[in-house]
Amino acid sequence: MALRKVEKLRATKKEINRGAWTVEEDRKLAEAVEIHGPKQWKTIATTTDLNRCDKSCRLRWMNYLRPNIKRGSMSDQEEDLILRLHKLLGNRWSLIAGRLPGRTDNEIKNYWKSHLSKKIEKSNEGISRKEEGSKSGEKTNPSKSTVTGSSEDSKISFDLDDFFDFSNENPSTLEWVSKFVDLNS
DNA sequence: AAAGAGTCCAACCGCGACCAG
DNA sequence: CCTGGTCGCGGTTGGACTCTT
Repeated sequence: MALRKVEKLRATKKEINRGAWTVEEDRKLAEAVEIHGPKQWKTIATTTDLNRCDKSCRLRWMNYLRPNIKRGSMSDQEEDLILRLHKLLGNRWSLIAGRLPGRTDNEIKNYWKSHLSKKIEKSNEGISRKEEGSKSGEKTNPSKSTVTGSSEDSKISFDLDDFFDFSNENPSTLEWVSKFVDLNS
């Protein structure tokens, strides 16, 4: 499938290659990264005959060629983790990706937009209907704090106590939480 | 079978942070 | 400090694929 895309896009290239990467380009990039390391993107872009800009090289490496990239659908555990982390961090995709080994920020961002944001919208609708049904007048429990994020998070209001309730979590999942809390404090 | 709508994903763009000189 | 170069991040777009009518 990618190949058809590639052929079409290749036809329009001029000095700077744009569009999908070919297998050959991937190979060259991987070689260059091996030589220069995954930091010297300017060097990699200029010393190879890829005719790609440094950003493009970096992106390709980070999102596709990097070792240990996990492909395929998200597990329930990963999905749950993303939800929690997004509530905590907002649209800090790279930070969220850092907590999900093998997943890229781009992948998580895409997954969020196509799956999770809708899920949340639906569940929020459900909640607001419920609240309307049970009458709006009552105040929320003042002992419970809620957090509201920016931009699209502004739609998301959540309960901190629920968020930090890891009673059902297995120990390995909890490891990062404690580290994270340490870091933040 | 065809057309239109919706979904998914790779890639690009613009901006800000960081750092060396 | 200031400036220019480089890198990383988040938002957005484009196009192929899939589903629905």
